[in-house]
Amino acid sequence: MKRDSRLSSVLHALLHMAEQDGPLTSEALAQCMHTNPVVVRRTMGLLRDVGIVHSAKGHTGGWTIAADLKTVTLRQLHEALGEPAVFAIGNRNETPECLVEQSVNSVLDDAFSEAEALLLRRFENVTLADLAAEFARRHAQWRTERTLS
Amino acid sequence: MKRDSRLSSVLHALLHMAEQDGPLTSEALAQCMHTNPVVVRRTMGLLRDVGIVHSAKGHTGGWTIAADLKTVTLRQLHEALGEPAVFAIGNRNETPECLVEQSVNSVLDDAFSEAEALLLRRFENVTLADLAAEFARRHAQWRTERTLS
DNA sequence: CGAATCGTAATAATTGAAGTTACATGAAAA
DNA sequence: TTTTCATGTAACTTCAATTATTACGATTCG
Ligand code: FES
Ligand code: FES
Repeated sequence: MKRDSRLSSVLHALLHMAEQDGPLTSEALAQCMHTNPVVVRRTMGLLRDVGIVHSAKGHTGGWTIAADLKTVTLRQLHEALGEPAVFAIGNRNETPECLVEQSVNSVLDDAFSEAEALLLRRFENVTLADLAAEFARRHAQWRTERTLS
Repeated sequence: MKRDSRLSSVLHALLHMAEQDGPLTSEALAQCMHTNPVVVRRTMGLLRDVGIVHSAKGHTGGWTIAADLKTVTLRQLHEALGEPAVFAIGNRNETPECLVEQSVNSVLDDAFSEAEALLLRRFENVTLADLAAEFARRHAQWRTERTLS
């Protein structure tokens, strides 16, 4: 399966929007992340549905952030994207009658549930502001390195 | 993406083999798990490569367990299958030059690494014997329920 | 010998994400 | 008001990865 990279995508887009005053068009975002404007609209549309971003049509239209960076967590974004399946590994049959399969599923599900819970807890503890700070840190370091060389 | 269900598959097969004296043919295993004998051979072949099972050709041939149930962990099976990707969610670009993407990747990778580490630790702590015990438990309960009704 | 069984390569089917095309809708600008 | 720019969406295609199938070769036991 192809891996779902929408979370990564929207984070990239949101960072760009955070560093920009006016709205950014789907076209501009698409170009910057080497994809298609329609894909951007589709994905960002899910964030608009929960109020994280705002979109405007026509001249001077585009996408803007509609929430405080400090209050938006990765978990919220994951949910806005429809809580896609986290794991690429799974059970052969989710609702088996057979006791053998039920035993296997039960043991595997336990492990996967724990790991997923941990992941979501981590997601809750990272905000867009944290991400922006991480970017600022890397940007500053990059400037230092460039100056030194 | 289609989810990789081979771990679930081999566990099912191994439980069957554990409850059986003689060898089981690929044909028999395939029929029981509603799949194709070639798929069984391909997958079980990976376990044979690391000595967990043994295969024999010809009349009276088939698959047998070649290790102590108490010593085989889910982690070993996961490794035998080639350590397939655990997550269905990932970064848009694994080796970006852009600092924005690097920041996003870094934050996401941290979270995913932790979750994967937890999952693998869990896998280390579950043996085939544990799984067989879980099956025995369910089987006993099923017999009780059937008797009562 | 000959039937049963695994080993393996090559190919097709399936599944789900991502990309494309096409056109409708709405808003600002000219 | 007309034109232009932008989003909104549906429909379809492409792409990547797993799983299934077909075909045939190699062994082993009866
Ligand atoms: S199919 Fe139920 S036990 Fe194998
Ligand atoms: S920042 Fe968007 S492409 Fe590098």
